[in-house]
Amino acid sequence: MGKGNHLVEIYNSLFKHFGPQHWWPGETPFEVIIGAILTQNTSWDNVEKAIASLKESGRFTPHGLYNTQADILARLIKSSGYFNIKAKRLRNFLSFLFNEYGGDLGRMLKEDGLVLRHRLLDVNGIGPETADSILLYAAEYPIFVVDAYTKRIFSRHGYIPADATYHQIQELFMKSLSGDTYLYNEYHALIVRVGKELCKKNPFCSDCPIEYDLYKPRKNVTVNVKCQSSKFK
DNA sequence: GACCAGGCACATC
DNA sequence: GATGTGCATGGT
Repeated sequence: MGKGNHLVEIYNSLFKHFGPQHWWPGETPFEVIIGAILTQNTSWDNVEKAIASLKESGRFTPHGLYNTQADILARLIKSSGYFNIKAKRLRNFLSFLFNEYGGDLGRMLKEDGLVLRHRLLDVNGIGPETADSILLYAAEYPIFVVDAYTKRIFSRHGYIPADATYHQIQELFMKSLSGDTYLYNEYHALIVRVGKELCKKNPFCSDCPIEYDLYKPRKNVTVNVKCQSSKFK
């Protein structure tokens, strides 16, 4: 990027269109982390139901969930889908939290950001997006979260190649933007918003806030870019 | 009934 | 290293 900096311009357009998103949609760092694991390839609506069910069970604390058997946990999070594997993933995270930080979330979140990232990636069931969501939205460490919407929307608009890796996309955004927690927070939230809401209502984005590029700027070119269907990667 | 949703690990070539 | 597949619910 560099000249003109399209990623900044797009952020400004999205922010102007949608306003601040006040993310993550969770009340505490603990809720952010649980939600980040449960929302893997799953709609947030289904995750909310699972979190409500965990809260109702009276076990929605690090200790509470740590002491809950996998099969019980699976039943509680049923609505979030993949419940057996996600129950294990939650338990893997909780074991990590108790083994490495004595179950103290505050201690874990004070860990150096990049050190914590590496350690989270060693937990089976936590990949780059989940780790980065935890860092950005629970630890407030300035790192850009890349998700399916980011890749789909920005590749279809021509800003990144279709086969770009997580790391390549993250690097592009972080090189183009100042390393600011608030900016990374809002940007990711706005991408989810435009992907979920606007592209769904109007898949061919003639009025999309994101300008079409295809690696070099083309002004006054009308292009229809279908953003929603995942059939077109 | 098909398609989709804020991934990830693992098998196989 | 690239590609394919299982995991599963609930909404449209």
